[in-house]
Amino acid sequence: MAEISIDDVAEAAGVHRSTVSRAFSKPDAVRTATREHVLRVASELGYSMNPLAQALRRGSSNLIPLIVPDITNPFFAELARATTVAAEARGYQLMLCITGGDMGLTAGYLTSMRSMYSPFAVVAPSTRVDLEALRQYAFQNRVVVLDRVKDDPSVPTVTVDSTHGVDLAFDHLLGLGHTNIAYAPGVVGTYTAQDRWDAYHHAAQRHGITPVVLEAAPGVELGSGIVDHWMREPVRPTAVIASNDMIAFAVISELGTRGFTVPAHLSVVGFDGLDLGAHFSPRLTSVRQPITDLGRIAIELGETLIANGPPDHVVLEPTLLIRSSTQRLP
Amino acid sequence: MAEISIDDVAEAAGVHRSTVSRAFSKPDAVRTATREHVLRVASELGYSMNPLAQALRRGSSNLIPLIVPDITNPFFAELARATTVAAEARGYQLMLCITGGDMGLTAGYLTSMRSMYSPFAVVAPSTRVDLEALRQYAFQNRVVVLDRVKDDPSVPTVTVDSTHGVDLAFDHLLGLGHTNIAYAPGVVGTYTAQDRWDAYHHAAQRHGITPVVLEAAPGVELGSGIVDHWMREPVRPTAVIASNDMIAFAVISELGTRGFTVPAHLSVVGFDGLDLGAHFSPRLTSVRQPITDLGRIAIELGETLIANGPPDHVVLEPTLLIRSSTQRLP
DNA sequence: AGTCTTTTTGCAATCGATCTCAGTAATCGT
DNA sequence: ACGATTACTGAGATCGATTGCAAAAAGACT
Repeated sequence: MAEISIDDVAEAAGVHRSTVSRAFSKPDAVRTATREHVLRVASELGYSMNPLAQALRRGSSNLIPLIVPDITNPFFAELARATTVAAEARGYQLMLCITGGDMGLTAGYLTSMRSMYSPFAVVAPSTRVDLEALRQYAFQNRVVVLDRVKDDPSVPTVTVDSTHGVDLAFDHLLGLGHTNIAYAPGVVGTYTAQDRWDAYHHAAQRHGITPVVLEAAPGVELGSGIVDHWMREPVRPTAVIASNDMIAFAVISELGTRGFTVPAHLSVVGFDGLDLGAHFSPRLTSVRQPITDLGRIAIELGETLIANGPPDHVVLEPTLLIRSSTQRLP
Repeated sequence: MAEISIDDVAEAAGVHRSTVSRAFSKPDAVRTATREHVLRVASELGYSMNPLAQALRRGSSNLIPLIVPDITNPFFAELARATTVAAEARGYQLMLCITGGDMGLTAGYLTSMRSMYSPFAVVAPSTRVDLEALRQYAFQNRVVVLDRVKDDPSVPTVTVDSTHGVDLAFDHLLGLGHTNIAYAPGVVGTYTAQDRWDAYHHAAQRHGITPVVLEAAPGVELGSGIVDHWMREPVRPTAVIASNDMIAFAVISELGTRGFTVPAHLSVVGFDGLDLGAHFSPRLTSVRQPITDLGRIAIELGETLIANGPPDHVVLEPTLLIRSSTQRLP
């Protein structure tokens, strides 16, 4: 079953292959009657254009790399889903690139995208090193980043307003009577992580609360490190804002193994609003990032990029998802 | 910055482009001295072959589709990671295809893989409908499936021994003194799901235990449906084996909101052994599937497939991951 | 050194589209 | 109905590689 090519269709329709090409790629450069005839013959033959040949000739493909550090992190998984959906709606095919946080790999993917004629790439960076290095590869004008890139307005970005997110969490906890509210950072390194950290300090200061940052000792597993730190506090915080949902999960899990209960002993607010949180125990209260929008807008920014539009910097607003991991202070 | 092509390298090295091609693609069809010279010139120019042009001419690319129903399901995420790593180690580039369980989409991806000249595809099906339909598309000889395909030995498969897995869970619970052991099926539809279900009944029968299948009423959310069912049992099971980790999570979460504690009120064993389970609350005891091996072997089977090797059917053995969601019956 | 193999290398067609340029057909105005 | 425009269509080069075949170079052998 030999593949049918454009020439087969041309022959069957009694026209030249360039006409077939036009019938598909630039419909109004061909007479309506001809177009319909060609398209009908084509569909009878079950023909569809070969994207590779197209890309080679056009110098532009529909393959767009999605570069994430770790797909098993549910945040990136949800992001991948959202981006895939948005990409497909526009005729792109996503290529999943997992870097494991390795900058060399990221660079490798970025260079290989040239040979794939990718119109642009979407990068969800794991560390700021990645970000700074992006410009090294002269792709800054072909990359959409899901984090802000310091001082480089030339690369389009989509981010979520961390400050607002943290405020949301604060207000919620404050409203519940908490006044000793700690912050549990995860792996730092991205601007996003830094933003949340800063936002926590500002919010604490604004509300006259002494900031308590529950960092894990180096080398020890995040969850237990954070809980260690919490237990050592002279006056234990009654609530904690985690820098992301995975940290919140780890903390709650660790508290459980040590005999503490959430939210009875500690109210926990996550940050991400993963679907998974709805099936955690307890159901996780969290600052919800509009992940679907993140993905969609990333693709849209990519499109304006290839249309030589200006590099935009979209900031999305988070919302608060109140579930069961926080409670009123008795 | 025009891309450098094979002709540029050829000119710079003073040879014909066919020699450059051979230097890269069939190293021993060219004299050693020539090859080294060409390769050196190429690397000085920062040249690398264009995979698209290559694919077009060879009629075979390095793009392999990984078709999963839902990447936000951590099982598929871990699978995607494993498969990506294995694929890349062999020079393939994975394309992530998310079907959302839609058979039409699956078929679409499968047909589009032809035009991408994919050597083979890896499919993690969501329902058995998918499986049966695979052969419709005449790709059965180019697809590796992560589930068995009934009565069709012509498509290579990798699976995990469900029976053994369920036995492991049973033995563990039995050893803990449980005798009223229920089963919580998830969404059924795959052969794997069916296998686990059957395995549960066999194991129950073998140990003289009355099987209790905690199905959710149609239309109600899985977690709460299962717990509803459990609460209605005249004599409540003291342990439950979930058909996968996500179900286990949902059940535990739901139990929590109703005031029950795991493992105090109910011992729960999951099935998958996700990394996430280690950070659940309580840490989830689970039958661990060797996901890394699943991914690797899928790629290997694909390779033997394109080498016209026989379609293999690999069955992997699960192990038991004992954490904290099960406890001895008082 | 001369002839015969065996390697190496070059030539040119080819994979499946796109696109510019030129030629042909259709449309318009009078 | 005829020439001038404008709209379609066809020819053929091209994108960046691969490959069968033929020519040239290198070795082998007498």
